[in-house]
Amino acid sequence: MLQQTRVQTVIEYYNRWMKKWPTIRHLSEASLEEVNEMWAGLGYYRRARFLSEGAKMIVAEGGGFPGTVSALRKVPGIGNYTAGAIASIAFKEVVPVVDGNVIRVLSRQKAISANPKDSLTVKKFWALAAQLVDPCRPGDFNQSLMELGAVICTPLNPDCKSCPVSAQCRALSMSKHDNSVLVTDFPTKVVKTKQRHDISSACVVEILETKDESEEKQPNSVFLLVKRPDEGLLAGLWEFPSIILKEEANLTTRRKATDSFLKKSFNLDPKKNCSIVLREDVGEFVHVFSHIRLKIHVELLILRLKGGTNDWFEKQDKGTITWKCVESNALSSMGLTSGVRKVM
DNA sequence: CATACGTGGAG
DNA sequence: TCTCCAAGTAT
Repeated sequence: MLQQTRVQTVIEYYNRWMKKWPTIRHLSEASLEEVNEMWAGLGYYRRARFLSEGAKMIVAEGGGFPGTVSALRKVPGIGNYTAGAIASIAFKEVVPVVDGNVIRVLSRQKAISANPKDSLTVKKFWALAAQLVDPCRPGDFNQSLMELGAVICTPLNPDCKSCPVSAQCRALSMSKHDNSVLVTDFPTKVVKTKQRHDISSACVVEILETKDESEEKQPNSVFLLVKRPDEGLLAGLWEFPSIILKEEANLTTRRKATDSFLKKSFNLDPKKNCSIVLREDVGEFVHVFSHIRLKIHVELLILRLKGGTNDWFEKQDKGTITWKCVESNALSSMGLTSGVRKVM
């Protein structure tokens, strides 16, 4: 959970998670569907899948929890950093860790101006950290180094006055002798690939159900959710029916595209089997992923089925698309991605 | 080796 | 509003 994610963000998820699955065996018995649900909102959802797969692997092999870096590295989702962290902190193996904090601290300490993403440079950081790690308390040492980066040797305004190792910091020393050098010049900035700009149209489809024993009650309603493909962005997660537009489009054009999608995928056709109770253009917002800037147009579409829900359910093509209908209160309590929650 | 892969807090 | 980046990993 902590990979690329702040502790503050993780805490709530961690506590809920550990309550639901107190042991690795419990987790190994959970479905990916449940795991995704519990992870929803945390991001980088492959981590959840790997965690699930990792738990299954460890339980299946029956050898207990892997206790060395080399054994840990075989578990999906555990890379160099996590293996080093677990091995040193939990099992006192004398191995280093290199995360974003460590890279920042070491690149300043040694005034390393090479691209910190470059694989040769990364190796250098690992070698440096390995050389430094305290053989008596590797876990404490590693956490100290990361904490130094998190609290004092911070990205923007490092507190060099409070730094316990400022005396040996090459970046600080350089900055004192050369006005053109700043401690924050290290690590050097990496040019990142620019975000793709996508445009989509999401349609919140609410289907009114008329009860047979109609006792003047409010009709129940359900919302249509679609499961995303098992690979790629937000893999296997639920969302409101949505389509990616090739270019910016006006409401009429968007509705045409949405209608076609709803007809093809769900056999929802106002000309045949349903009537539109309400259709409203809700507005738009921008949702930002790590590598995509997605503008989402949102519509609310309230329908009433002519033949009743059961008829419609049975006529669905179960093969092409995975979908489900959920009631309003189930919807608000279910795990949804951040973007889907904004749409809602 | 470069890129895909979320989300949110801080300045 | 924009930039930066967080206890990274897999492909």
